[in-house]
Amino acid sequence: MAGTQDKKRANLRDVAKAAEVSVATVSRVLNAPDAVSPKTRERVEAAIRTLRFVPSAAARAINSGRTRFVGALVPTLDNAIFARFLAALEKTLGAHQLSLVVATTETAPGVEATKAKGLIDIGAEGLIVTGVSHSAEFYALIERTMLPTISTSYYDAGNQMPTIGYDNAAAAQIALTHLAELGHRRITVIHGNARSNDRTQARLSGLRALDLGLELSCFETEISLRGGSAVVEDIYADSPRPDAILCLSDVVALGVLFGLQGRGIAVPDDVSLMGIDDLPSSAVAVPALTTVHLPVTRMGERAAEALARWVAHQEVPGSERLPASLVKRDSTAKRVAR
Amino acid sequence: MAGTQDKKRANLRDVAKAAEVSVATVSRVLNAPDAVSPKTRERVEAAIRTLRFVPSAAARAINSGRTRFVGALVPTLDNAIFARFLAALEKTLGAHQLSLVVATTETAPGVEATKAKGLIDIGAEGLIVTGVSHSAEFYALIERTMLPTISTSYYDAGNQMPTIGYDNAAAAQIALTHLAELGHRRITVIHGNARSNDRTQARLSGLRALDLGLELSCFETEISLRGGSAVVEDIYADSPRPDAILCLSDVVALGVLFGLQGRGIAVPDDVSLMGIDDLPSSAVAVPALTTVHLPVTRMGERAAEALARWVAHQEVPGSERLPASLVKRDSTAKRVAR
DNA sequence: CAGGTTGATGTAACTAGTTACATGTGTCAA
DNA sequence: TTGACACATGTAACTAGTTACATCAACCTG
Repeated sequence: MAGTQDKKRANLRDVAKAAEVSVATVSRVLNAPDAVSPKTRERVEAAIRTLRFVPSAAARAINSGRTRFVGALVPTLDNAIFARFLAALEKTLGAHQLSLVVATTETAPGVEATKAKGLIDIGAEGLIVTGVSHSAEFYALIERTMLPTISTSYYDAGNQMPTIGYDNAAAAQIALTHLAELGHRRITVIHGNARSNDRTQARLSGLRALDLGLELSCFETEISLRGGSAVVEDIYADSPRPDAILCLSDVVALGVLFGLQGRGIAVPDDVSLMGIDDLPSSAVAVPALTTVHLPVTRMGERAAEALARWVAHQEVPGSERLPASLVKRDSTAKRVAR
Repeated sequence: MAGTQDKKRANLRDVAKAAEVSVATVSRVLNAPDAVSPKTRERVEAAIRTLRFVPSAAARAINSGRTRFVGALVPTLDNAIFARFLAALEKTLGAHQLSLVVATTETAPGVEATKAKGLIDIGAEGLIVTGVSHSAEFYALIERTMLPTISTSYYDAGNQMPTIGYDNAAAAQIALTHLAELGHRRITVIHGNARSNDRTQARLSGLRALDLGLELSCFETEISLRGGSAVVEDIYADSPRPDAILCLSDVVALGVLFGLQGRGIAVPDDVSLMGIDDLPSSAVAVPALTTVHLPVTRMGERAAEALARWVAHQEVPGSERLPASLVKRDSTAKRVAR
């Protein structure tokens, strides 16, 4: 049965003794089997099997200086956008023989530095973080350890660490412009907490910077289906009613869609609805959600590539801006006089 | 700037030399600061700062024998059910000072053993896997390395490794019984690929084992919103039409709901619809989906607890069965003669 | 003032691998 | 027969920490 050791784990020396060879030979059997004669190799392999020898990752790491894993800090796993990003990260890192340690920050400001410290303590060779605003402790930690760290989900060429992401302000503007072009004037914007979230902040200031003569009103809610569904009541408690609802993330938009359906409000006939993110659910919803596609899979791949090269060859990557684009589907329509 | 080393990383000896103390003293400053006199400590801390010394995780691990992380192998991150499970795992492991390395198996049979090997190679102290059917290579690997490993999502007391999960057959039966009690006779079952998925297999055999005089027909589709949405066409190409549709997972059920909405088929008036999982989206959908609650958050917590105790105190856990329960919502209703 | 205790620090031997270099053997050509 | 070379293997010194034990000074007690 697993977990029940006879004594303690066998090491290289034990194997060498059992096979009556030197430690170097055992090491060679492990790393360069061709350099060992077949009969010696067989003898060593037999000893490895009988002693249930498993090489120590720590001992290997101490010599190579490489632990072969990096860490990712994301706000949550409950939003599919991060799950998709991590899936792409994990896959691409795997191609570079790197594993991924996942840590969630739960949007609480203090925990990011703590979790980052934890990742460094266990030997992460690099870090992927979300956004560009972090605590002073976090920056001090990265500065002190000089750990390769890439910011994602936020493109900002002037940032002190490389950023691989999209222009959040521009993404929000794409959405708002689309709604304006459809003739909508009174637009309700639904967003998550902006204080703890620089992406939300950037999107909101993108909207404010755009002068299209629109009448914007903002509502804050939890970034979740439930949050989107619940905020509908607030929107319609308010008057006048909006021509269109713009959610700064797709989960919320889908929640709003459900909330509207529950009240018998038709999309897009009574109100246009759109999100930002382009989750798989958005394409399948009825009506299919118009949204702004954020290339999170691409972002995961690019961030993984860049970090892999950084930790392996000390090539510090530059920032990279990934394009966001309008995905016109069925939840937005031209405004008709009502 | 991070990543640009002057020479190479300073080590304990370098710090000791710079602070004119012994290596033991530096080690004490790191691990038991109170055992060092304030003025010596300060001198050492100054040296640590100027040399930008960061202790090597590998060297620490080689002594303690602990790497402080475990691995989790899940089929995918794209299904919220696994994302939620991992979130709970990560959180609870964190309370035990353990980090989580995530690897996805993409349901391909060969990759599980390969990824498990990778996790062991980098030093994972334990493993969390999904389901109880694994390749021979995988079992051989676990057997050989004696790595603490817990199976989840599938309760089976007779399994060779501890299982922490629910009774999949019983969960499916809860769903089918509910539909039967509502008077539905012709029931369409939607499931994912059963060959590569023992949970699906168990659920299907649970359904077959239940003799309620029902007329079951099965459709296989991809486990995703898209898969659920797409299969609706197949269901209604077939005649006769079903009284109820039972999806063996909630993502698929939500997809089917969208598919039905797209065809103008009313739930639950024209057809009852239910799923298994109880995702957050199911409670918010319109109509809210009747489903069978699977306690994945609880499962993550229990699995993390058990694995943490196993790796820290060699306490091999027993299997644990978590209860699945019916969540009656609005997508199922009594059958009326049509 | 001897003897015991406490506190701070150092020495060196551990942990478990990798690897540069040395050594020994066998084959082949001159 | 000897030198050259390849191939297999061993020795010991690395990697970077932790820690048992030794040492030494300062203080307190009888």
